[in-house]
Amino acid sequence: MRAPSKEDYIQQLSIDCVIFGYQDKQLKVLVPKLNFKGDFWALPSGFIYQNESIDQAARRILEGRTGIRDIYLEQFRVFGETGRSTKTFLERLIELNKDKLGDDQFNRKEFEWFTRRFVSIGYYALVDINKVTPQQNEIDESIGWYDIRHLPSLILDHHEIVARALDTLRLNLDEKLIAFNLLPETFTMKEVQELYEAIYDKPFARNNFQKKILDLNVLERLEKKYTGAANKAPYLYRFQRS
Amino acid sequence: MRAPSKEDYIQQLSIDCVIFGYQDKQLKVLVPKLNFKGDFWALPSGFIYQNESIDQAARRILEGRTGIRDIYLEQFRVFGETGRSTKTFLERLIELNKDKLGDDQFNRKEFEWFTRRFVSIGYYALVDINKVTPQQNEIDESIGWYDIRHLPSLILDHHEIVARALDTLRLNLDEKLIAFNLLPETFTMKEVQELYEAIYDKPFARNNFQKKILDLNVLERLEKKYTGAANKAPYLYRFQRS
DNA sequence: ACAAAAGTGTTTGTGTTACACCCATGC
DNA sequence: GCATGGGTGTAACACAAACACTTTTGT
Repeated sequence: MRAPSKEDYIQQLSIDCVIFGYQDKQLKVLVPKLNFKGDFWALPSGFIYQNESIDQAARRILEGRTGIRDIYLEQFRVFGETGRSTKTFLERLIELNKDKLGDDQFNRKEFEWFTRRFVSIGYYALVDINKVTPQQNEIDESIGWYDIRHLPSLILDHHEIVARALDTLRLNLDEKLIAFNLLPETFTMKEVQELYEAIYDKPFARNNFQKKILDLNVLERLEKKYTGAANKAPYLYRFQRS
Repeated sequence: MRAPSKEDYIQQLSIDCVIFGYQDKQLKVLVPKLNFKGDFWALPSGFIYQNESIDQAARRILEGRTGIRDIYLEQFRVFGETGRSTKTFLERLIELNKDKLGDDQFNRKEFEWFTRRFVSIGYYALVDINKVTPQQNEIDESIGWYDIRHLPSLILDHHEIVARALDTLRLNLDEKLIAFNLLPETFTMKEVQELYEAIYDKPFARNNFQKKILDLNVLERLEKKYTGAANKAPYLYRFQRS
């Protein structure tokens, strides 16, 4: 991997992404695992080119990890504590991976670039999990979806970043009508409800929930969905953008 | 003025502050005017030292402009478009101020530092306007409070920054109970209402407003305020923190 | 007594919560 | 027929908006 230089990127400024997906009644986050000894997980992140806006940078990073464009995303907070330097973390990582990262292989300049203090802009994204093919990059061992209630141990302040992203998602969910970005093209009312229950981690009353969602007047009712189950077939709905 | 160097500050990252005050039934913003020909107004701003958090930087900048500590403040958005380089602006400023900024006086290195693209973190602050003594710095011609509805012509995207700050203020006002940061120690209910009306730029019904505010259970009722006017004297209130 | 503005109470409307019931489906 | 889950209706409640009235103050 080439060392980022100051010619390419804005220095000491990064973007961290909390990519939300929904599957099996669970709200999930896309998290790569670093290809080093020590079990390090880190949110998808990247830097900002000199000639791109921060939103463009976020979209580029997201496309690189999900394979899709046109993702709903929003910046939600800047993380700028002095303590969030990667130095301690990187030193531990190097300590545990001496074989791979001998002084000759991991050059000094690169180390300095990475270990400076970083201010990070938090973005969250909502994707249809079925459309995403998680892409691991050169320094990943793997990448996968994790239930937000059972995340692996993330580096630095990434747990706080996820928590803040979830707070913002909850605040914006009704206001901005963005939940449907997490669902496939068509869905039943029960699926919407289960999504809401996963996001807020609490149950909703079935009939009142249906009324509330339908009163938004953003759903188009389609044909019924016959599942073969011994009960009334639910309607399918589609989100009406306009 | 000394040129900021990369040893001191994080490069290409700045903080812009929207400092709100309230007086004469008007929501006001503290804005300095640059001491150059051409009538340039710019929001109070600054950079982030390597060893301070972004919140600390914002507090330092705010204290420098208002003379007070312990200010309510909150980051609300990052402005990171590529087009927001100060280069065009600075070139025009230099063109208009050749006498002051000859090539020898305005050194090249300083110019380059300032004219790189900047990503800026927006903070808004709420202050008791009576406690503030606006401080102009070396490059200001003046500094003053302007009615938010009649701001002078601000540089770059600073008008958008103000608009976004106001949006966030409106959203957070009830949620976080922060309006009282704009008022003096004691105040009447009418003053609270007029403040709300200034912020939302719309009238509220007197009795319902009073009920709503009192139901928050955050105000302590004090003695009456006799103004000498030929009408019932209003009560004074104080905000209860706890 | 009166005008002006503050304080408080009552009614109306709206939207949310809770409860109840009916309908379609496959065994 | 019956269990299961989906759809809909209504009553109860809480909250906000609209309306009305009373009280205090200085002239």
